[in-house]
Amino acid sequence: MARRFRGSEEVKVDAKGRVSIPAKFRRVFEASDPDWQAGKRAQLVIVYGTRDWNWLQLFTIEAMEEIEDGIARMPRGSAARNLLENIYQGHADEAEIDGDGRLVLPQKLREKIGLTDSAFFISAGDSLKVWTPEAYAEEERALEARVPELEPGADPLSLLAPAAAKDEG
Amino acid sequence: MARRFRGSEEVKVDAKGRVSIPAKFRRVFEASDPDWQAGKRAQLVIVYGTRDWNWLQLFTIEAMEEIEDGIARMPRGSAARNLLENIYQGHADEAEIDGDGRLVLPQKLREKIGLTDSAFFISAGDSLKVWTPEAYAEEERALEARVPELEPGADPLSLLAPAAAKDEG
DNA sequence: AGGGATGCCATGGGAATTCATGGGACGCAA
DNA sequence: TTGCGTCCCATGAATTCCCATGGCATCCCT
Repeated sequence: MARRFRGSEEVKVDAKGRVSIPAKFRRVFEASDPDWQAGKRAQLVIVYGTRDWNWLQLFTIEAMEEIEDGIARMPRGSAARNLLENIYQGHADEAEIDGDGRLVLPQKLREKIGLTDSAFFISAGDSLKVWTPEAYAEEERALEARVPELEPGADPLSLLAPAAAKDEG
Repeated sequence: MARRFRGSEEVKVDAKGRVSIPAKFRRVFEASDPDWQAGKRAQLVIVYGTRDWNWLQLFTIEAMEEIEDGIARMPRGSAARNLLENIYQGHADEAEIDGDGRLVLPQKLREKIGLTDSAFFISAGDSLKVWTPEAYAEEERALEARVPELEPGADPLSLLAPAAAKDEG
């Protein structure tokens, strides 16, 4: 089964903060949880990050282990390591997908990103980001604005070229 | 059950100095107290450290045993050993979580870190740090300021890359 | 090819339980 | 006797558990 997320999805958030994890994403969480087996609940980690994050980031167990290993290889006490520990360990929660395929987002986290009745999931490699649909629409506009060299209508893959073509004969 | 803390939480401090230990942290203290069993009170150690600490650090019993073993392996009488003993044994108290899931912070300790009506808990591996919310906000700003190479809006995980990305296949 | 039967999926809701928090009463010590 | 710490009880809110439903896609049998 795939170990990476692909695609995006919008789902309802009910009064209890439950969000149904779209099946295609759920499979990835299951496949990337070393302890998971059919019938059991897949574990995952919700990173809520520092005060300016207006999204949540859901990591598979394996992805989080990689991050933790990476952090562990950094010099103990270094500023960068402390910062990463602060985010990925200090501002993260363990969670699991319930028997109905849903994830319960605690009220605190819903409030942090302003989540009320709908949530937008979008793949980000080995993690899944959760936004309010409005916040994501905004983010998408901002994303484009951050790359002014891409003319409207141009093929985004043109951005790949400068990096790859250089050394070729 | 998990042996390591993850996440952060803000709780009320009442007039008697009681702070509710958030359930997810309480479980770690229970799991890491060799003598604990359902219904009993989990033991822990409060390290308040030297004069300049403006936080308290709560250690599980197991974590504290590891520290003590480490200290015991150091040359008796060495300056480093004396320093560690001073902090982790000389400036530490034993404590327990009461029947309602709360920890009572003695007035002395509350005063030391300026705790009045709210406390901020944040995970630090196998210990939990306790700050005033204000002091922690300050600390977090300082953490970020120490990593100027991280552009606002950049993925913090990019800090991991320099160490790991180059030789990867 | 039709037509149900089956099963997964997203969603909803009630009841039970846990959680964070507040308060009264008692005892001990300065 | 005034404050500080401990024990026990109370309560509203948040969270978990369990069960229910309608939609949609798939499978299988005829």
